[in-house]
Amino acid sequence: MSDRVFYLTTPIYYVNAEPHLGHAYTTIVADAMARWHRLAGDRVWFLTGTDEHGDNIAQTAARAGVSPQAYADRISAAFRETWRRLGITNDDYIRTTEDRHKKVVQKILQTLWEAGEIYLGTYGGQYCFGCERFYTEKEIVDGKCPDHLSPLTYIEEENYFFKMSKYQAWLIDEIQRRPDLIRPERYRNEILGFLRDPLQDLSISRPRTRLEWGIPLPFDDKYVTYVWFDALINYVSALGGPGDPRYETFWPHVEHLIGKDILKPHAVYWPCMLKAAGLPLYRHLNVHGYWRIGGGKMSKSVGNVVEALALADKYGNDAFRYFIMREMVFGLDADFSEEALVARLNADLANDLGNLASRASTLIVNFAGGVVPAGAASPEDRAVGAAFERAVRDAGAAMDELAFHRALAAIWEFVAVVNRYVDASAPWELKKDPAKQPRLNAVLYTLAESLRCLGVVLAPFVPDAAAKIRSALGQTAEPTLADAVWGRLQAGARVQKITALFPRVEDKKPAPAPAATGDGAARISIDEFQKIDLRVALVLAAEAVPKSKKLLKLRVSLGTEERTVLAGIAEHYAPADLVGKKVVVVANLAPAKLMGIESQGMVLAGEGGQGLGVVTPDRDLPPGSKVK
RNA sequence: GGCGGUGUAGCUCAGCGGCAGAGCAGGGGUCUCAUAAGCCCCGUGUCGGAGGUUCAAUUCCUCCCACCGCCA
Repeated sequence: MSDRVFYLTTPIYYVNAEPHLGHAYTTIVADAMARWHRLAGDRVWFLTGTDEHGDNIAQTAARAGVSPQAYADRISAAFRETWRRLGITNDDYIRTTEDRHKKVVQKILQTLWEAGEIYLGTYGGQYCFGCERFYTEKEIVDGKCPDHLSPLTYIEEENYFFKMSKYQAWLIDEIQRRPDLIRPERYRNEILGFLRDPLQDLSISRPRTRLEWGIPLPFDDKYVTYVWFDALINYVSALGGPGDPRYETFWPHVEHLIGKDILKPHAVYWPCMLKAAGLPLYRHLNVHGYWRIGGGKMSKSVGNVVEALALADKYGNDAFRYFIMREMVFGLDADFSEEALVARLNADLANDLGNLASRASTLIVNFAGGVVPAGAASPEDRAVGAAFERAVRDAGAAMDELAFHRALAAIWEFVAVVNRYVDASAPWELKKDPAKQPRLNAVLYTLAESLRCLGVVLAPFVPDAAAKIRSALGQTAEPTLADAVWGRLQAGARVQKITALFPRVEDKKPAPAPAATGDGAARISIDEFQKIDLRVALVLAAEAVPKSKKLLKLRVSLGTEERTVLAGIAEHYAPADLVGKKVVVVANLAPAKLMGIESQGMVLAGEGGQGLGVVTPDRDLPPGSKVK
């Protein structure tokens, strides 16, 4: 048992958008790290949550005709649900609208105010009364508001400022003294470059006459806290703040994980805030890059990042996790595509790992009655064990550097060793000669032990598959790295066949066949019925598909995501009749291309004497509601 | 405009002074325990371009081109 402590945070996600690939990447990587450290026996605390204050939320909520709190509640719940579906093992979920957060923010603000770290100053700038906000020089277009295209007014406003500038020298010194404080190095250099110019003090308030949706300053309730002084403090407030035992245990070991879009607040503002408040600086700021989708920037195309996340449902959490960790070099940008995901799934997960699990377990079941035999290890067998121990070492070293792609490559190096070992030792040949039974036993033991070890070391990365492997070997205890030692498996252990750990995804386009049921419909079990994920969907847009007599193309909302669905109802409904209607769709139907358009589901409709009618809920259910 | 990064096999990338590498894709072969999986074999690519330093440069230096990031 290690006495190491590990506190890991993701950013708290701003509730102005639905969860998408960018959020999922940070959170999945954090989850793998948390699982890895738990596996190593470390004391782990893994935090994620949502950031819920600010102009943006207040305005979006107003447009939607709901209170900011109701709006934040809805999106925050969507994030929480996404993490649940992805199997994220966070220990806590902080929301900036919770009392426990507000209290700590106000306490820290009060401390800084009393210490003279905050002062009332004047801010002047170009203000748009329509937008109710200031614009910076580079946002202004021809001296006008980029949104309203109306003239701006120069106004001055009193606000509170944090004396950040006085910490510039200290911060530069700190970053230089600790070369891996901000990593990878490219981001450290970026910040050092930024710090070559004088640092400004940070505006930390907004008058409540303009912005009500925030945490009031404890020393002047005519103002609320602005942006970063609220959001960044979540990392501390979630632990209960200074004095709380949880804070005292975990804060000194904090590791932040962020995307490069929020580098500056975390690399500049946050260290200065902590220093001023007399709190220790984080251990590392770990910065990752962007996913590019279809060659473009993901931030520009909100639709496809949400769709990218839907691939986790389509191909499974494990495949999705494996892909994003294997494909992206932490810190750099990477390309996301369904083709690349399928390529990884087929090559690494299905061919190499899944097939190995299947063949090794089948060999033990068929040749040894599913009971792991005892056998004297030959040099070849011991070489497999040595390869495993090397893989664990290499993976561990890679994890310490956040090189997830290398950690996985190291483990797959071992998978390749075992695949070669099966061929070289050819147990099906040994089986033919009774004199070779002892050798066969040793080979089957080696294979069983290889599977057991994989079931442990894969747990942080592909948790569901790892659990299936352990379960097939009767390993019921929580896996630990301490057990990832070659030779621990007892002879006599029972092994079951492991089938379809990762089924191959074949190239063939799924047939759009509507599977005519007719009157003689086959009887199905409740289990089979429950495989069908029926959901209430709100039709956002509808249009006729060109050159098609029957098809309408619908854009529907399932609450947390949007889909394009084709429906063969054009002869019975005009597109305009459908917009705003709630319908029922099959949400987990394999996508199919019809008339060159991919349909991501199917709208339920009944057909009878009067024609055809889509199925709609009798009461007003929110989009995404499960239909059972 | 300033600072920095990247540019290597069809694709993704490693190497960073001494005869160009890996994975994937592609081609050929082979076993039959296995998810038509596995295993074995097959790579002359102007190492973005042009100069320079060096006995020797993909690797160091300068300039140029392309893309990206940060700052203005």
